[in-house]
Amino acid sequence: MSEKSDLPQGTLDLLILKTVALGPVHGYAIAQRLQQVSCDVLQVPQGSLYPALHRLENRGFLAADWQESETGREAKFYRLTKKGRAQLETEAASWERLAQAVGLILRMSEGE
Amino acid sequence: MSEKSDLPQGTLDLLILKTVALGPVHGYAIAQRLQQVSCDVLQVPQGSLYPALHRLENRGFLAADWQESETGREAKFYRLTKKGRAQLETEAASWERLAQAVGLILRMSEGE
DNA sequence: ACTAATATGCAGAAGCTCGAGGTATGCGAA
DNA sequence: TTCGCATACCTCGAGCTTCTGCATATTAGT
Repeated sequence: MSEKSDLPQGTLDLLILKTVALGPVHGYAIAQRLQQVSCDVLQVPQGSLYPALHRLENRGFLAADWQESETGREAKFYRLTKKGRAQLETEAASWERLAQAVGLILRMSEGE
Repeated sequence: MSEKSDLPQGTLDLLILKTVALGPVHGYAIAQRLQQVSCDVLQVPQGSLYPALHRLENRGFLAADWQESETGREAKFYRLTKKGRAQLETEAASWERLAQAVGLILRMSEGE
């Protein structure tokens, strides 16, 4: 049985922002990218991905336009806005702090 | 403005399980403990804490009984069940994988 | 009396997941 | 060649879980 972890709320936004930050991509490619780079640890179902993209677009973190993809099909390419770049930094910092705190707790023993 | 990060969904369970694993405690103390150990990064409001505790108890990961706390008041002391200990290990491993994957992505650059 | 410690419950919002539906392109088979 | 299926790509809606805030209650210590 595959050990796929559900994404904790909020984490997906961060991952998407980061992926888009590397260059314009369409939604479908984002999911593949994440799955590939994470060695299959992160699996993003479409039902999670697209709502997240629309959310981020509504909030002004992403902008999108239709272009032709590598395969000839029309696809919605997303890119980061200025606001999105700021948001990415905020969320990345937030994640770092959180990860560090949780790490601390997990390694905590009866000592303290 | 305080930089407190909301806990991503699911993370709270893990933190609670870990805290309880170190010895029986009551709910109120768990929140304090987490806040203190994490240098105020993690703040657990009561509205998040108690539902989580009940959840974990219903699922058989925690067991509870009333005892007198240090201050003389009655308090519900939680301890880990066998099932809870297994769950803790599962979730801890899950977190490690997730944290590593996200870390990877955050450090990803145009190179790949 | 007032505050701190400790617990419960509910209402609301946000996010994740599933599943169903829709279009276009390309490829293999009849 | 033409049918059909697979793949790439997007949208929407319902349902569930979880987080959070706020209100409420009890007992202990000052």
